[in-house]
Amino acid sequence: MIQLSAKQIEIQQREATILTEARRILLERGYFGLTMDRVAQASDCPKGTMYQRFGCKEDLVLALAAESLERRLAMVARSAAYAGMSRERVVALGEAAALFARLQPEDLRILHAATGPVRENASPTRLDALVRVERAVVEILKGILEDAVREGDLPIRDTAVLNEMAFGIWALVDGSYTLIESGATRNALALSDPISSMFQVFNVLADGYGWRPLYADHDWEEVLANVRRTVFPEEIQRLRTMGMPDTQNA
Amino acid sequence: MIQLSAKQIEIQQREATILTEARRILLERGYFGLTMDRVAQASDCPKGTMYQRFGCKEDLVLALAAESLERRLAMVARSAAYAGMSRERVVALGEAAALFARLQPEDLRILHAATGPVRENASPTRLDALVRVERAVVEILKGILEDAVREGDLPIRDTAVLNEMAFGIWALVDGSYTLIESGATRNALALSDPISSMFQVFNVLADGYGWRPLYADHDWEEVLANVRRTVFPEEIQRLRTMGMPDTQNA
DNA sequence: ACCTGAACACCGTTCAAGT
DNA sequence: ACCTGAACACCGTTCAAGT
Repeated sequence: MIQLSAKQIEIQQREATILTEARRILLERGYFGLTMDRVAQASDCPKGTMYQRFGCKEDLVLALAAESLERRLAMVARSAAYAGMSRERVVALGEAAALFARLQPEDLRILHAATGPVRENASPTRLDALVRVERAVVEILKGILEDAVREGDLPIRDTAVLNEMAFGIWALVDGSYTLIESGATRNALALSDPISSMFQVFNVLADGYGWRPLYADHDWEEVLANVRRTVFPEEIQRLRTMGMPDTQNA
Repeated sequence: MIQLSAKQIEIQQREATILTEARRILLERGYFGLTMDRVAQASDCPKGTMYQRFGCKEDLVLALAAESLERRLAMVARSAAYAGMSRERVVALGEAAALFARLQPEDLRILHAATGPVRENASPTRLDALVRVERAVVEILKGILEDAVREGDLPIRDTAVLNEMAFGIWALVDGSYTLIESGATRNALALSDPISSMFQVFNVLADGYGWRPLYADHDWEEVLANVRRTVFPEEIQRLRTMGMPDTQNA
């Protein structure tokens, strides 16, 4: 760690306060209820000073999204440490994303707010920072796919096809969350548990690519239980405390 | 057709002008360059009158998106008429979406603009109108899946699983377009042709569900050529005129 | 040189005045 | 009763004045 001057620490604390307050306001009053004035007042920061850190409203929202994405990345990274076969590890990764969605719905809302034309007005630097975190998640996924090939469980030789597969999985997950967020799963389709549906579709896809062990040849319920016990005991506890069911998936 | 009074026609024409101008401004100057003032002036419509038709800026944008989506629906609906096996028809549907993306990139941009927090401020009525068109596209997809089961080409009995499959395909397509739009396919992954990647992933998924004829058992290039010749001759011609390659996919 | 909040520009929305 | 555009409220952004 680099030693920071008292002033630098104060600046950093001020930035943290701005982000905390902005997050609260965004969640309480929605995107259109989030105003720079309100944030400035709530975080006791002069507007001029705020604009030194966040060049525009959109930059502020993207910074919030980067924080949320960072939290998701942290959970996904933890899941990658699960000791098991490659396809088991991808189940762990999926469970990380699912737990994130259930434990941190507010973060999902923040991520949604940083979507669409909002990005048009953001500074390239901010946008890049956000994209970099997004990429980190995909890198972990790609790492698992590469491991799968190396360990002889995934019969794909061509790197291009492997990239394609990573793209497909990512698109499936991203699209699923978008459809869930938009309420399409409740309206157009009649899905009781879309997250679990997403897992099912993923399993068909993984089987299609011949990723061993195949869905029918393995006790995935047990894998999931193991992942939960060893990687996410705290999160599962929190889920129970919140009075939410902890079954589903697999 | 119901007979419209001269006044009603005038109102409808005025609305059409507003939408045309709004579309032009949105495409030329981006979401933040689109202002109600500019639209009013360009379409020679008093602001007060404009607000009678479109309650807020977001309603206007959603109306534009509904138009774009309607155009996509029209192409998809045409594809559904392709006479062939169910899995051939879904290829036709996919080609409709792909042609739309290539011939109407501006419509894709409009659809993107109607995404994210923008929807927060829209009126429920407008939002509902948009969602209804979205649903119509999925209904066509679901129809093909049901045909596939009925014709004995898709071994799925459970309606819930069929819904799941429709959800998976929709999520895959939606997610793919989102990732392409965000530039993630160029940055995080190195895909030369994401749309074709999406098709490949779809084929693996369809194979995974045992949808016959399987990918390896059929000449899909020929099916695609047929679809283009019989359903989209004009569009292919336009693609050639624009000097774009017309291969890919399958 | 850095900070700041009052002032500015602009934009979405409304409503009082007009027909 | 309907139309309208001037006026309003508000919000993002800046910069002149202050320290």
